[in-house]
Amino acid sequence: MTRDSLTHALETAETRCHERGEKLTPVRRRVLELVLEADGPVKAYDLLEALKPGPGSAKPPTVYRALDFLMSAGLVHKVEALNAFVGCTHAHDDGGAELFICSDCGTVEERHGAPDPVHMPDGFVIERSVVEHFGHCANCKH
Amino acid sequence: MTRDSLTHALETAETRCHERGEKLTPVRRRVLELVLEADGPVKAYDLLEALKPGPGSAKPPTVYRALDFLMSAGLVHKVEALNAFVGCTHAHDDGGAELFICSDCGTVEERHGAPDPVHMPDGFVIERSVVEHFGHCANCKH
DNA sequence: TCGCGAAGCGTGATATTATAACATCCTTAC
DNA sequence: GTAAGGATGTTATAATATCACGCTTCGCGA
Repeated sequence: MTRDSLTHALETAETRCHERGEKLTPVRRRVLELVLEADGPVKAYDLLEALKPGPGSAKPPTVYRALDFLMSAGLVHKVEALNAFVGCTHAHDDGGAELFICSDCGTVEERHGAPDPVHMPDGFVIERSVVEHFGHCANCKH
Repeated sequence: MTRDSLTHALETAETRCHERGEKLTPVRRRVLELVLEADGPVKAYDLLEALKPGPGSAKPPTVYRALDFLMSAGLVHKVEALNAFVGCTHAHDDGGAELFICSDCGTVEERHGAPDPVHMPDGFVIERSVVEHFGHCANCKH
């Protein structure tokens, strides 16, 4: 992610939070920045390390709280199968995103909206879908 | 799961392992049994507890190794978003299964085969898909 | 039969991921 | 001003998962 698009993404995020009546505080903003800067999924404890260069502050709850907030705002997604997090540049309030994760280079492509279930049980009502495809991207294909 | 269908599932599992040139050892069999008996996703450490009534044995690696084996044999699936495991009564070698998890009663319905991605990135080749739908089943709908 | 190698498992330690519980500070509404 | 709520700091611990090593067992070819 380029410097420019990072700046832009942060501005968008700021706006988004305002619209929701919430605040993108410095900690939250910093965490979002770190997630967006990464070129792939980021682990919570790596974020923790990255936050630490100020002494004292930055314990696990700091990071997890920020991540929870960012997820609820749709600015970050959790990759459940990796216990890791990716930044989200599309704005979307609904729960669904489809992730394509390259096992070679680690990059993640996000597509908005989960695919329709093929064989949904009768009467089932979906609230939230986790859809993660692992494989090889065009660059890494072999 | 009824007693009969449990027995039957274990027999099927046995056969399946044989076909693959692998062994359903007592530990593996016991873990599978525990997973199948449960009416919903089971946590690894709950299995550990359940295995313990023999003194000494049953440390985490025991359970995780058994689960890894059972997953590779397609007999158990991991629910990534819950860090939990469900038994699989369909036989299937491919990686894909679609899970419908009721957030109220905890039951899991499995459907064979992942849905086609809606907007796959150009050139991406999928190896394994994680598809988990959370919501409310017909019984718990409100 | 013997010895070898691979698979399975036991065991202790530890790594990794996540949350609980409570204290403090700051803003905002009244 | 002050009380209430939100955000954060801080300590501790819970929950999930793996590493590393050694022992046993089993199948197999010499």
